[in-house]
Amino acid sequence: MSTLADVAREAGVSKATASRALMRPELVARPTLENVRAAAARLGFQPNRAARALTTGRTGMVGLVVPTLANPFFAPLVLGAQRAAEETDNHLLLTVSEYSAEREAALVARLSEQVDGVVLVAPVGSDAALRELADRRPLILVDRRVGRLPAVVLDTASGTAALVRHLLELGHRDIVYVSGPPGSWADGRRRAAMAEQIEEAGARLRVLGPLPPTFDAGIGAAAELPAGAGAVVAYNSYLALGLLHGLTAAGVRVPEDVSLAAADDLTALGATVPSVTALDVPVEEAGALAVTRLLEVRDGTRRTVRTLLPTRVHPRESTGRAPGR
Amino acid sequence: MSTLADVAREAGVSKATASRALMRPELVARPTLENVRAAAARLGFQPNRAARALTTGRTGMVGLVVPTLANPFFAPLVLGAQRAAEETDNHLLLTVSEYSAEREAALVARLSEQVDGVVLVAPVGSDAALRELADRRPLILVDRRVGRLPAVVLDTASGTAALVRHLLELGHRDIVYVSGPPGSWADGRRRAAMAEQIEEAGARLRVLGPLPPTFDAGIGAAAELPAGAGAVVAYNSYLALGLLHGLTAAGVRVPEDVSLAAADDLTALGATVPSVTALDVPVEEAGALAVTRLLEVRDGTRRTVRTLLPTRVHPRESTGRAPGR
DNA sequence: CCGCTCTCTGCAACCGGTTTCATCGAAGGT
DNA sequence: ACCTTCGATGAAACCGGTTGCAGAGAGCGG
Repeated sequence: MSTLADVAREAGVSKATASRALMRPELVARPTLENVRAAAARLGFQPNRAARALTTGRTGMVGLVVPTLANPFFAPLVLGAQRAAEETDNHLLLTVSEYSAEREAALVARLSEQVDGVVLVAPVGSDAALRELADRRPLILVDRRVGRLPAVVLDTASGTAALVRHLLELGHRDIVYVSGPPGSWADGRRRAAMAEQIEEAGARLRVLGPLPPTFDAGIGAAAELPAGAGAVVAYNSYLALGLLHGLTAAGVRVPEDVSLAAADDLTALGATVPSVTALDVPVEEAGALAVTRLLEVRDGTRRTVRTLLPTRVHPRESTGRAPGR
Repeated sequence: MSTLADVAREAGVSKATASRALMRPELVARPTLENVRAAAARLGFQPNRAARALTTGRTGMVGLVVPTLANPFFAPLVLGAQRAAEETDNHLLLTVSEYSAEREAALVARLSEQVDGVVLVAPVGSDAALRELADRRPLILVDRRVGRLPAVVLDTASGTAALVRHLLELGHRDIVYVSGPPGSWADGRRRAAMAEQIEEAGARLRVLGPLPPTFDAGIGAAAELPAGAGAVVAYNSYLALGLLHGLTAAGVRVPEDVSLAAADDLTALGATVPSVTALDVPVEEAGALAVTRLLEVRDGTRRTVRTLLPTRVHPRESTGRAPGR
């Protein structure tokens, strides 16, 4: 492993000049610049990140905290984040909170001593807790808004409203929302958006839950679906898959008897029988954007971030005309 | 952010003693030790990892390269790796190769300048390429064996053989293996294990593929299943799910007409109708073990690693007695 | 022709730890 | 009592970069 001193010697200049040639080329005369670059290339010089971090205070790493990886929803998010980091020559430090507020806080704290900033995805902690985490290092939230903290939000609320309009257009007037985990920020937003849209149309909304956002809970929900419901919107894909499973097993036909939709996105929804209407959510983009914006905040290029990424309805087979219409 | 010098001053000792008290307590007298510890606690001292890395040459980070995260198979692996890293106060640097050999090599090289070692999961590169990657930093392979390189292997080969025995016991004598991507190491091993087991029993084995390990390819495979096949073993879960989908859509009953099994593990297999027989694979353990062993190699505690983790048959609804028996 | 400005370069300090080496004092052996 | 041994501590060097400051030289205006 060659060091900057080696490069400097090879090029016949001082360490300072060598460093500047590689970091701030505009400060160095043209011939010197090329000389140093050639020397660096010859030696295969790679700057030592630790040494650089020590002086500059920048580690070139961003932390990413996701609640889980078992839910493939987060896979494209991580991918997007990693791509964005890689493109700017940064590294991604990944941790999993497993939906635990304490673990989440501990991880962010632990990461904070090590990275330039943290991307916190779908956090479960309280607003106050999150605010506190934000004052050590730049922090950016994904899919959660807390005051003026930087955030990238996937607008599944508007998407859910659009989903409701889709159902209304199909003639549905009696719609059930199968809600997600208690205290979930996204769940609250989706439910509120639904309620507003349905009230506007003078239709009926009933809510089941809150429930854990799992396949099994979906199966359970299928059994407890209130009579007369013509359409069901599930907080997320797992609930929707469980509902589909439970309904089918009980002899309820989808979409002939009941229409079903999920208020998020998962490729698996396209592979069921029938395939499930849901949203198109730009998850990968959200991951990439979060990292990009975070780095901008770190660099002082940007003070805060409030980005809302649009989602669209992705109609599939599980939604159809209301029975009797 | 307080530094070691602050702690030393607060405790009334030198930097050297402070450092020793925290890193090598056995070198410091008892009262001094407690004094320094108390001072550190009072100031909330956190050692600067970059500074430490600079002198020790250890970054306290391990790189993890996975082919994808879209396949939830890798989720527990990442989780296990992260837990193991966290427990030993290391960090996990994650990258995704997207099944590209060039990307894989580039990522390992890029990581190598930054981490203490790299865990490379289900690599796609050639043996020679992998050997080359291993000489910069400690490298450990997961689910691939290359010469004497450290490796943790999930023994899905034996598991597949057990799967075959399971089918033989159910009376099947005409079995099809739907094989995975061309050049896949794991696919080769599973196929070989199957062939051996079936030959031993004097049954018939036919192979379909190689195929991309995807749901859609599974649907395609369902249509091309050779006549007379009583049981199908798919290289992985996605192929199995596609097969189930395709067979069901074509009116073939599982398991009454055809038994179906997957030679790996995925929770989704328990949620289909019928649920799909597969393997229990200790994926999380593999991730944790890879990191633990890698760190041991780094520390010189261990020279090489060749671990084979056992898998077991997990019978579900998709396998049943051979028709006509 | 002088002095001023500007460009380019090098010296040396510095970031925050770890570690070698020397020193000092106390305990132990004879 | 004297010398040795050993444990505990501190001073200072070091890891590999970055950067403030100063100085040299060139260019330019007056």
